Amino acid sequence: MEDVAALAAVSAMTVSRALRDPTSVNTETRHRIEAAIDATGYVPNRIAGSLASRRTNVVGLIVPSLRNSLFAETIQGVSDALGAHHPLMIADSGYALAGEEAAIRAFLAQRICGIVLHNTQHTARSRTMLDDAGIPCVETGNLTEKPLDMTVGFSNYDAACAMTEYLIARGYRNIGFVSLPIRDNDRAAERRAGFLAAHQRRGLNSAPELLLESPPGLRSGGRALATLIERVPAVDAIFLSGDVLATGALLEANRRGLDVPNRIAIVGSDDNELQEAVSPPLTTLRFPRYQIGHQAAEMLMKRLRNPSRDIRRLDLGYELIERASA
Amino acid sequence: MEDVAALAAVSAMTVSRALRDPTSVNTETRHRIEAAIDATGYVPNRIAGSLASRRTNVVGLIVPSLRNSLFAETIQGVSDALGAHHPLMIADSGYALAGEEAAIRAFLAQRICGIVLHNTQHTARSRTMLDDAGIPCVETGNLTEKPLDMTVGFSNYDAACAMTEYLIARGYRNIGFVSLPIRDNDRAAERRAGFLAAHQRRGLNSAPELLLESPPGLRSGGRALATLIERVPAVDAIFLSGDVLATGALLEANRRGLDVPNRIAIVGSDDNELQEAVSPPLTTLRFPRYQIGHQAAEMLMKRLRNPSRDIRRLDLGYELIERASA
DNA sequence: ACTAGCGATGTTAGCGCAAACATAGGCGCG
DNA sequence: CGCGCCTATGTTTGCGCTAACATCGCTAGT
Repeated sequence: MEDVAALAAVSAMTVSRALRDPTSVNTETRHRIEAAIDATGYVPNRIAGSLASRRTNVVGLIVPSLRNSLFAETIQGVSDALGAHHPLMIADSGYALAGEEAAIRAFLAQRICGIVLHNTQHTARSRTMLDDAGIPCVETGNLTEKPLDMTVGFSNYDAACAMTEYLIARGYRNIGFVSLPIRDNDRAAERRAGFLAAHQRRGLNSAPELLLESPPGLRSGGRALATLIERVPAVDAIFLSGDVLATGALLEANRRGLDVPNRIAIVGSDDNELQEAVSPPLTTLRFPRYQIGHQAAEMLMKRLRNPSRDIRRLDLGYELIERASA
Repeated sequence: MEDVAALAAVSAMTVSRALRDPTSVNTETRHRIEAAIDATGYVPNRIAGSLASRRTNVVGLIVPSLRNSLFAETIQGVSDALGAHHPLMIADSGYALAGEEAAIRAFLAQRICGIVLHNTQHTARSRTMLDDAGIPCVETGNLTEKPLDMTVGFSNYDAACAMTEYLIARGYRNIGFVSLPIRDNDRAAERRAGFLAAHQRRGLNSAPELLLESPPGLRSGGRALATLIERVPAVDAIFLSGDVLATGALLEANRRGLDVPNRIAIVGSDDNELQEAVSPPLTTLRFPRYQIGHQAAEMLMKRLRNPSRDIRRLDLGYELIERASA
């Protein structure tokens, strides 16, 4: 920066100012500085700047897994909203609270200015660290009642409840429910709770053997269908609430020659092009994953500009997409 | 850190050392320091550490898009290999060289210690900046002959050539080729070049109207099939070399009642569970995307430990998966 | 004309750590 | 027994920038 300053015949301070707030220096001076920056190929050192100003523009994001295309949508939303001014650090928790804690610790050491979490469950230490850090935090995976700070998204409970009631209303009575493993996964837990609540609300019982946890994946969905049919032959509908499980189940049903939806209805969540393209097209839940990421980043940046705690909870809802599979 | 040092009755320097290299301090002292850290809830400031040592552990990664599950595999590979010691900054170029340049500039301002690029095309300024920065760089999207620094992956050219020759060997003569838009996408360009080279090698011509560029997506693949059949009714095979295009084309063929592979063969790339699950299962290319990310990060870290330029180019190859669609 | 006030720039100090060098005590060895 | 050497720790300095304050014309109001 000294070189640039010398070349532009100003002090380093003026260069620093021109970089941070171009309107704060004389137009002509600014042009000289810009020319000098170009000539020297100077790249500002944000590390030094951050240390001096005691803040960074870096935002941290922790998702359960980086491979999962669901989270990819949210990541893209966050990245787009942040723009070039806020670099993004990403880590995955590996679906484990301990993994999340490690990532939070690493992020805080980097003095991130804000954080987005896909979880609403955290270790006690995670909570303490975030609290002590005093940085804005947005939880996005599930619209929780008591967020650490802010939350944006949809209620997995409500969504699962709505889909279950839809099935009940259409006359299905032996409904299987398949979710991803519930351990350390509040979203899956909430969905199962919603599924059970819908039964209770309608005065129905859901047999425990109709509840299943299944790892992610297309084949896994097929196996889940097989398991449920074997376990409860009378099962007349299955709600597979994660990833591509429903598509896998539908393909398996087709392979077995089971009439969907007359022998067995299949419904899913996380709508995508594929669920519409298969035959029959899947009735499913659609979540605004990209928007959730986008809004999460917006809320973070708004808070950084103005520390007043205005919006704390933003419900972006869900849609129930009716197609032919139920 | 002063607080921790006071509590442990040592100097700040000893605390700093205990954090960076626990073996360099007395075991008992270390335990006192660890206890003091626990008691105070001290979180080291890596920003200050980076400024003082003039290096960070942060690795930068730029992919064309964050939503795309192909890149997600690579991202996970990079993240897993880096581990907790190397935070990861991610940006997307939006499939544009200018976007990549902006991301590189932002990363360099953050003084990243190494960078992974999914591109092998770059703006002149990008090259200059990376060169001046003097940090290790791994290009992963396409195994290029002249990497900026290091490269790992597979040859899109070879892979596309192999698949095309496979089709030719099986007697197909009017082969359509569909790729993602080629502008600013060297991977797609290389694949088309490989497709054409295979024809030339066998002394065949490929009609220009059999070449198509198509945006990503399942529906887009379906439209590509429709376009090619309308344009060249004699088309007897289509090689769709991107994303889920091939699956989309197969579903569209099924909808139209076209016999695959007898009326028309369909082959793809980037194998996934779905391509195996559809009917008929797709013949396709499989790329080691996770391994590419993993190795890229490994190469970066190896270089950081030992600046000798050993491995510059690592070919992880590809597989041609024969199934029933051709 | 005098001064308050403002825009543009400069000066000083320090952010929280780590590199480099300094120091102190213990040990073996001729 | 004195020397060198090694281990464990401390002191000094500065990384490259920015916050806070200082300075210096210049304009406008009375």
